[in-house]
Amino acid sequence: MPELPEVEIVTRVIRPGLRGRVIQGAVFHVARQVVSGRRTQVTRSLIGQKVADVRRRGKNILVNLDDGVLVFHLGMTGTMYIRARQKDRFSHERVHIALDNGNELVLRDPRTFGKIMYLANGQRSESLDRLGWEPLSSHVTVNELRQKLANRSMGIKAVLLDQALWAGIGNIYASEILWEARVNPLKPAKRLTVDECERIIEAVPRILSRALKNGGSSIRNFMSPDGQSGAYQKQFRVYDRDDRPCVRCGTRIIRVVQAQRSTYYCPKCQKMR
DNA sequence: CCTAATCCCTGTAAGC
DNA sequence: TGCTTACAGGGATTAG
Repeated sequence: MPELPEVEIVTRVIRPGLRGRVIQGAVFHVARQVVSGRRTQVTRSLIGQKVADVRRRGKNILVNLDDGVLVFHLGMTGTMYIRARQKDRFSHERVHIALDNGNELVLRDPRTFGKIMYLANGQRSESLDRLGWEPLSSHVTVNELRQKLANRSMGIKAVLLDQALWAGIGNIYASEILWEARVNPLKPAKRLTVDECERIIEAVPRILSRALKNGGSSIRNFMSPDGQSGAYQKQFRVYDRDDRPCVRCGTRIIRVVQAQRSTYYCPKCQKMR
């Protein structure tokens, strides 16, 4: 679920409820999800701090505090919401952060692949430092892209999943972007032509901003802690559409496994050339 | 530096 | 219907 558009939506939804609030308590139910040290230590650091702002970097949600930043990564199944503090919990709630206005911030994450990290001011994180371009705000030139792809022999789709290139692209949108750009996902990244690179540079923000716009229309359902069902209207061009006709040319979409992940593409629109 | 494989965990859908 | 299996949108780690 959570690639850049979904993470951006979560960020926007929780931001107004967090800004200016003071943290009164924090409970991390699954120890291994906290990657920056001991849970008790993180909780101690958080209590009393005021939230300055909430931002997104790649697929990470950054809660900026007076003395540091609390980072959430939603993994495969995570989502976050704010609600009035309550005793009874929905299932799969892994983090509760009590706020000074009676509300609480919740991380719900059935599969527990999400991660939480606290960085004191000045502290660096390798995983954050490694992140690449922001798809919606960086202006990338063909030369910059070609340079980054120069010694990558993997198929371009697998390379798009590398967060050090563009940060925030995941498995779904990687396929969608390459369909939009008419580039074969299996083509070795270093063999891409200038034209193909240009088309990818255009497709990345176009696909992600469109997804964001559409995802935004189903925020309420998307955010609901209990009901993901049927909320997220799919309008993918290729993802999960194997054996169905390409909306551009009618050819059957095919699915292949690439780097242990599903890849979908139109064999006619996205020729290797 | 790069690549491929494995693992973390649980819910859901498909298959028998 | 009920049990079993395959698979899922992320990414860190390990071995080569």
